[in-house]
Amino acid sequence: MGRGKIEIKRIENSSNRQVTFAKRRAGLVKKAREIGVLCDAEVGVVIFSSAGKLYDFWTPKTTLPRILEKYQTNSGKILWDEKHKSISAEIDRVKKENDNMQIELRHMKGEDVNSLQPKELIAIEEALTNGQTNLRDKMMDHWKMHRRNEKMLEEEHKLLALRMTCIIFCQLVKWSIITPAGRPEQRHEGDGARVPSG
Amino acid sequence: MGRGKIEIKRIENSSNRQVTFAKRRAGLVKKAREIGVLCDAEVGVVIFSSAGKLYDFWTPKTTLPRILEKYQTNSGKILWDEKHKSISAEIDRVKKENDNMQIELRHMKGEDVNSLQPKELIAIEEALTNGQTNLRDKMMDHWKMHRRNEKMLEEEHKLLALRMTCIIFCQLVKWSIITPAGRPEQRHEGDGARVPSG
DNA sequence: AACTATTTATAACA
DNA sequence: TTGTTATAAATAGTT
Repeated sequence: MGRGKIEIKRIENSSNRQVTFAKRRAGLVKKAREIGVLCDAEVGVVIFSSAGKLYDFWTPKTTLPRILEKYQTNSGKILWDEKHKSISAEIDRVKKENDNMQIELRHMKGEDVNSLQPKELIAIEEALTNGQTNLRDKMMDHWKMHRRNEKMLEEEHKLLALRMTCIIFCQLVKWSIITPAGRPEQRHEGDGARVPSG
Repeated sequence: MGRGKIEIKRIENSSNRQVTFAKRRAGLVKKAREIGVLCDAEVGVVIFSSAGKLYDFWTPKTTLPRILEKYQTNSGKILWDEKHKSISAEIDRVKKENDNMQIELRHMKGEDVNSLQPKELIAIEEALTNGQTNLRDKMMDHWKMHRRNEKMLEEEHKLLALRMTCIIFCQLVKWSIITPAGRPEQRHEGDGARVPSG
C-alpha cells in the first residue's frame, strides 16, 4: 500500500527505516485501538525500536499488570516464577521462624509438652524460672522507682509474699511433699489440693 | 476499508463482532510482524477477545520475560507492584506477628519490661506462673507415666522441693521479707542476697 | 512534514 | 461459518 509494492525484509536505508517505523507504529497502534473498541477486546502492544526505545499501547482500563495477570492464567506460562521464588523463600523463612516461636511460647505456657523429653522439660522449666526471677526483680525495681511510699511498698511486699506462699503451698501439697494438716496422704488423679481455709 | 465506512464504536451484532475480531486480529498480527521485520524492531501484541480468550504475537527471539525485562528498565514502570503488594502485605503481616511473639517471648524471659505498666507486668507474671504450674503438672504426669520407680520419684520430689525452697528463700531474702540469720536488714541496690552456706 | 499513487485491509455480501 | 469483492485505509515513494 504505497507507490510501490515492497518486500517484507529489513529496510537497509536507515532513515527510510526510521520513517517507516514511525508511520507503521502509528498504524499498528491505531489498529490496536480500533479492534479494542470495535470488538470489545483488551489489547496491548509493545514495540521497541531497533535503537531500543519503547513505545506501547494499552486499551483503556488495561494496566500492564492486569494484562499480565490474565496472560498468565490464560497462557499458563509462569512469568513470575523467578521473582516469586525469592519472595516465597522469605515468606517461608519468616513463617518457620514464626512457628518455632509459637511452639516456644506454647511450651512456656505449659502447652503441647507431652511429647517432650525430660531434658527439654527441665530446660523450659528453667527458662520459666529465670523469666520469673528476672521479671520479679524488674517489677521490684519498677515499683521502687515509682512508689516512694515505703509503707505501701511494705504492704505490697507482704501481699506478694502471701501470694507466693499460697502458690508454694498449693504446689507442695499437689506434689505430696507436704499434706494439709489433719489430712492423710491420699490423693487421686485430678484431686486438686486446697489451702486450708482460715 | 471495506464496502462501507464504519464508525469506530463497539459492534453490537455479536456475530459481526466476532468476524471482525478474527479478521482484524489477523491484520494486527500481520502488521506487527511486518514492522518487526522491516524496521528491525521487537514487537509484542497481546489480545484478549471479549470472551477472554488470549491471542498473542511476539517477534522471533522475543520471549515475554525478555520483553518485560526491557519494558521494566525502559519504562521505569514497576511491573511487579501489583503482585508485589499482596505478597509484601503477607510478609509484613507475618513479620509483625513475628515481632509480637518475639516481644512476648522476651517479656516472658523478663527482658525489656522496664517500660511496661504494672498491670502488664502482673499479667506477664501470671502467665509465667500459669505456665509453670501447667508445665510442672505435665512434668509430673510425664514422670509418673515413664518412671514407675516410686523411690526415684520420691527423690525427684525431694530434689524439686529443695530447689524450690532455695529459689523461694533467695527471693524472700531479696525482697527483704526475711533476712538471713545473724544478718541485719541492710541492703543496697544490686546487693544480691545469698542462701547461707551449709 | 505533506502529498498521492498504489497496495493492503476489511465491511458487506454471497 | 468461509470466500469474494467493492471500497476504505494505510503507506512507499515523492515533494
